Amino acid sequence: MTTLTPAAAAERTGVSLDTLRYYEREGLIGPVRRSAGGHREYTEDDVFWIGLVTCFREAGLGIADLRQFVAVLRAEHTPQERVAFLRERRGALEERVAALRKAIGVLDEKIAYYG
Amino acid sequence: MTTLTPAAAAERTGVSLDTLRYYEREGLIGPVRRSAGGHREYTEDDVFWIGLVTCFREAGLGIADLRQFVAVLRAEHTPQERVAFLRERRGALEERVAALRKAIGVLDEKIAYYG
DNA sequence: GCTTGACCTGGAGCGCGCTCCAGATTCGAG
DNA sequence: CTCGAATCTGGAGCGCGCTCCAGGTCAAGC
Repeated sequence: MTTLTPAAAAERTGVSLDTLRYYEREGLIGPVRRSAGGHREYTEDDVFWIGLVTCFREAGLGIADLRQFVAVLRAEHTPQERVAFLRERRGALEERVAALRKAIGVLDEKIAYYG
Repeated sequence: MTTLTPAAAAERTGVSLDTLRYYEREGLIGPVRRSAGGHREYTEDDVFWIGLVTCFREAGLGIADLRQFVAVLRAEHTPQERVAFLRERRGALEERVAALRKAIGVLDEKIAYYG
């Protein structure tokens, strides 16, 4: 199975080398497999997972949130627990959307006023 | 005209005293009028403006963004300039909404999977 | 006038999320 | 085998957005 060097993984995901290492230290990704000499070898699965993490980071979730997310999806939890957690997170994101809509509304008012 | 003490303003806006002072130092609000003895006296206009700032902060805008926002709305700018700025900001917020929707979509997938 | 509490200023401290650095090791082309 | 590029680790540093603190001033009830 073909793997990616750290540089290639960074390139593919758009995440810096330092941040990839940071995410791994924080338990958001990996642990990533290592070569005999200790260099990281990223699998496609790793890359996919990094994509998920990036998606949530861009949505404004914090590192601690993501750690929890990883824990819930990986460790032993009943489907009910997972779903409850996911729904709760979903609710938080919807609230953020609402906050954004509100701000956009204010902007629209101002635009209408000057437009 | 009736004014509010710092404590009352904090109460009304839900923003801490320290943060109110911080916002004023950063030029996001005020300058707030002072009593003879140097204590702040918040007007209703101040409170309203603090509400706007809070709205944008909750939408995720940074202090620097808000400072710029204040500058554009207050200083001498043509309506065109203001509208251009406001539209640009609006676009940025819509992008955030899109990022959130994407993350919510991922959550929905997971929920469907476990549900 | 005194006391008590709210408020003032300037500056230090903090948690987050990276980002950068030093010094050592590994990899791979030639 | 050699050499330069890539990677490793541990830890320091940084910008943001507050938050807290010390030491002093102001305001209001008794």
